[in-house]
Amino acid sequence: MIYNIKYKCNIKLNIIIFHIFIFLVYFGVSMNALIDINYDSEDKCIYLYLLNRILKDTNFKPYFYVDATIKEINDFLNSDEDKKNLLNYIKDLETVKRIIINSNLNDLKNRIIERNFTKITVKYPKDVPKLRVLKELGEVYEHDIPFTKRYLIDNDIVPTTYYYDFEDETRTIANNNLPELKTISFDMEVYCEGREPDPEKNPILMTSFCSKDLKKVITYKPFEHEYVELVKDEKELIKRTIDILKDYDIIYTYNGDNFDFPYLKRRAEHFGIDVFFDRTADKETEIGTKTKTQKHKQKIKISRGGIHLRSYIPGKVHIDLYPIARRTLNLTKYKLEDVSYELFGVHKLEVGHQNISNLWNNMDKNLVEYSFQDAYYTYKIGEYFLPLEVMFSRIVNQTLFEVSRMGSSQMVEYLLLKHSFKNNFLAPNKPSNREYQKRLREYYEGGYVKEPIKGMHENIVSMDFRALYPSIIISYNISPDTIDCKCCEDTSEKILGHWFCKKRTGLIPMVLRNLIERRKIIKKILKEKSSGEEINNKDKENKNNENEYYKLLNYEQKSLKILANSHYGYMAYPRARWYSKECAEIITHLGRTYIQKTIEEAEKNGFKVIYSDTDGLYAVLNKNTDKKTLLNKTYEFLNKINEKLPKDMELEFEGYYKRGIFITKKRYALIDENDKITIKGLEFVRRDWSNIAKKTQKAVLETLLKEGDIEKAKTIIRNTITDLRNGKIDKKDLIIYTQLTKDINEYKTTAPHVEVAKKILKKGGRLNIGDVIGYIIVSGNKSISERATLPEDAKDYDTSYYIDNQILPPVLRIMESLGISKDELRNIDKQITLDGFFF
DNA sequence: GCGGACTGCTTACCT
DNA sequence: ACAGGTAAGCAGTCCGCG
Repeated sequence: MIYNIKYKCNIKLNIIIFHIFIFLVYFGVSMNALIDINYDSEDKCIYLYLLNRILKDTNFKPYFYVDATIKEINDFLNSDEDKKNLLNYIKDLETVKRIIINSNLNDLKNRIIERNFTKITVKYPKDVPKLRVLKELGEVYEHDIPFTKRYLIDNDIVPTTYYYDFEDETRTIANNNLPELKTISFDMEVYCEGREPDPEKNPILMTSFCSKDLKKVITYKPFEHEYVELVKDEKELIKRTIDILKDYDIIYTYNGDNFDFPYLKRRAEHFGIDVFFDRTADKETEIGTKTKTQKHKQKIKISRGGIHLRSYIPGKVHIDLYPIARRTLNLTKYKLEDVSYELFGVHKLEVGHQNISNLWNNMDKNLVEYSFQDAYYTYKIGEYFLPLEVMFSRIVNQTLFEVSRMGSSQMVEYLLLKHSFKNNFLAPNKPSNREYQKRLREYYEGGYVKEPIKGMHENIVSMDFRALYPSIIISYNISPDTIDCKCCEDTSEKILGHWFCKKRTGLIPMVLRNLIERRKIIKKILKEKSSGEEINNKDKENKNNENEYYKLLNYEQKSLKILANSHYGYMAYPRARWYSKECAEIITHLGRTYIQKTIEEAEKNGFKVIYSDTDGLYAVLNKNTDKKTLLNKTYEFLNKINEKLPKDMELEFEGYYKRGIFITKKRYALIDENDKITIKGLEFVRRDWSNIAKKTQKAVLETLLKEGDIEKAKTIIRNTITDLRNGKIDKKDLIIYTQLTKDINEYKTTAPHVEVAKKILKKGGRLNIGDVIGYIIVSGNKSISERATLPEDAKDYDTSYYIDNQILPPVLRIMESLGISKDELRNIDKQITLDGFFF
C-alpha cells in the first residue's frame, strides 16, 4: 500500500517536473546531463560534455596520497638535484586524515585505522607517475585512478542523468528519464580479396548509417538503391562520413573498436584528412565564469586496452556492441547476424567477406542492401542494449563509454571506489605482479553439489536461496574492512577461525545493502504496477510515459541484480583492490552450511532431495502425493526454514515440474505443467556439439519427458542414424563450434579447433583470441584433429564419427540413466545395420 | 606388440 | 581479465597380458 501511494506521487511528480522543465527551457535554463568527460592535455583542462554544451573545468587537479609526513617528503625531494626537479610538479602538500584497511590478518592491530597521510596535489595528470618514486618513503595510494574517473567520483556527478541545473553546485537530479540522446549506427565495407584488408592498400567502399530519421549508404559508385548518397571518391566518402557522425551523441558499431574506426582513421590519414568530430552547435562554457571560448576539437583516439583496441571520440559515446553481446548473450557464435537473429528472430542478408570485392566490381546493389542492413541491425541492437548500459553508468558512476567496456569486476571496483571516497577511506592498491601471482595460487572450496539420484522423477519442486552469497555477506557483515577486527575479537562467533565487526557496517555489505534495498523498492513498484494494470484506465499519452518509466525501472532492477551478484566473485578475483580470499572462503563455507542444513531439514520433513547445487535443491515427496499436497507441504517447509534464517536470507519457491531426468551433477532436464522444457548442462546447451547431435538429444528428451516412451526415443535415434548414413543431413547441422581461448602457439596439445585455426591462418585469415571456430570432421583414417575441416572446404563427412562420437553418446547417457542396459542400447545400432543390409 | 585404462589439457557448462 | 565445481572429448601414455 505504501508503495502504491508512492508510485502515484511519482507520476504526479513527473508531470509537475515536466512543467517546470518547460518553464526552465522557456527562460533559458535547462536540465542537462553529462554524456562524456575528457581531459585535454593540450588545453590542460577537463571538458565535461553535456547534451548540447561543453563545460570546461580548469580548477580540479590530480592528486594522490603518500604514507609520509610533509617534512619527510620535502627532505626527500631536496636530498639531491634530480629529485629537486620533482618539486616543480607539486602544486600542494596537505596533511589529511584518512581511514586505511590493514589487510594483514596476522597483524592483530585494528582492522581499520584512521590516521594522517599526505595528500599531494599536482598540476597535470602526467605528473603523478613521475612522483611515484615517493614510494621509497612510504606506501603511495590512489595514484592510478584515471583523472576523469577521479573527477566523477570526487564531484559526485552521475553520468547520463538529468540535473535541473548542471552548473549549479548543488546539482540536483531532475528525473529518472533516459537523456534525449541522438543515436546513430555506423558500418563500413572495405575492399578485400579473401585476406584481411590492409588499410594501406584496400579502400573503403561504402559507409552506412541508421538512426531514427536517417537511412543512408554513402559510396562513390552509382549503385541503384534508394539509400545511396553518391560522392566523388573515397576521400569525399571519408569526409562526408565524419560530417554525418559529428551531429550525434551516441555512435553504435559492431566491432568498431577493433575494425571500423581504426580503419577509418588510417584511411583518413592516408588522404591527409583530420578525424575531428566537433559538433557544429557546440558551445564551450567555463564553469563558474560562463564565458564562451573557442570551438573545441574532438579528435578520435585509438588506444590499446589489454589485447583489444578502444576507439574513443571525446564528447561522444562510441558503443561497440560486439563486446556487449559477447558478455550479455549466450550464443554459439557472435557475428552481427547471430546476434540480430537471437534478439529479433530475423535473418539478415549475408554476403560473406570474400564476396564483397566481387559485388563491388559487378556493381551488385546487394552490396548496398547488405551494408545498410548491417547498419540497421547494429542500430536496433544498440537501442536494445542502451538502457541497461545507462543504468550501469548511473549506478557505477562512470561514463557510458567506459562502463560499456567494463567487465563486472571493474564495475564493482568503481562502485567501491566511489563509496570508499565518500567514507573517507583510502582505496587499497591493485596487487603487484608478485602479489597477483601469489593470489592466483590461493585455492578455496566453493559451493556444495549433491550427487543426483539418477533417472526419471515425477512431481518435483525446486526451492532456492534468493541471492545466497549477497545475503550472506550482508547478514554476517563480511568485508575486508570488518574481518577479524580487534574490537569484536572476544564477543563474535568464529567462522573458520575468523569473525566480523558488529559495531560498524563494512564497505561491501554497505554497498550491497544499497543495491539490494533499491532493487526491492523497484521490484515492489513493478509488482504493484502489473497487478493494477487492468484497473488503471488513463489516457494514452500518460500511459506511454508510464510504460517508459516502468521499462527503465526494470532495466535498473536488472543492473542492480547483476552488480549485487558480482561482489562475491570480486573479492576472490586476484586483481581486485578489495581482494580477500578469507572473506570469499567464509561466504562459500556459510553457503555450504546453509544448503546442507536445508537438505537435512527437507529430508526430516519427508522430502527426498534428488539433487542440489550451491543455493538450491530439487525434491519430491512420497510416490503418490498429488500436486496440491506437495505444494502445501513445500510452502509449509519454506515458512519453517525462513523463520530460522537470518532476516536478510530467504529460501524461495522456485517451481513445480511434472517430470525431470537427472543424469549427473550439473546435467539434467525438466518439464513443467505447460510442457516447457528446461535443459541444463547437457550437450543440447553446449556450443561444442554438432546441431544434429543436439537436435537428436532434444527430441529424445522431449519424448521421454512428455510421453515417457522409451521405444519412441529409440526410433528417433535410429532414424537419425539412418539419415546420417544416407547423407541426408544438412552440412550446417554437422558443424562443431569451439572457441579459441588463447594464442594458437600456447596450446600444449593438438585439438580439432586448433588445427582448423592453423588452416585459417595459412589461408591468410586473421584470428583473435575469443573467436569461435566452426569445423566438420571429414572421412579418412587420420586423427580427428587432422580431419577437422573448415565447413566451406569439407567435401564429405565421417559418418561413423558423427554416429559414434556425436549422436550416440549424448542420447545413450540419457537412456542409461533410465536404467536401460548397455546390451539393449547396442541393439539400436545393430538393427540399423540390418536395415541397411536389407535395403 | 596390443588394446583398454588412465592422465593431462581443454572447453563449456552450472550455481 | 568475477569465483569454484563439474562432465566430457581428444591425444598421448601407461600398463597388464602373454
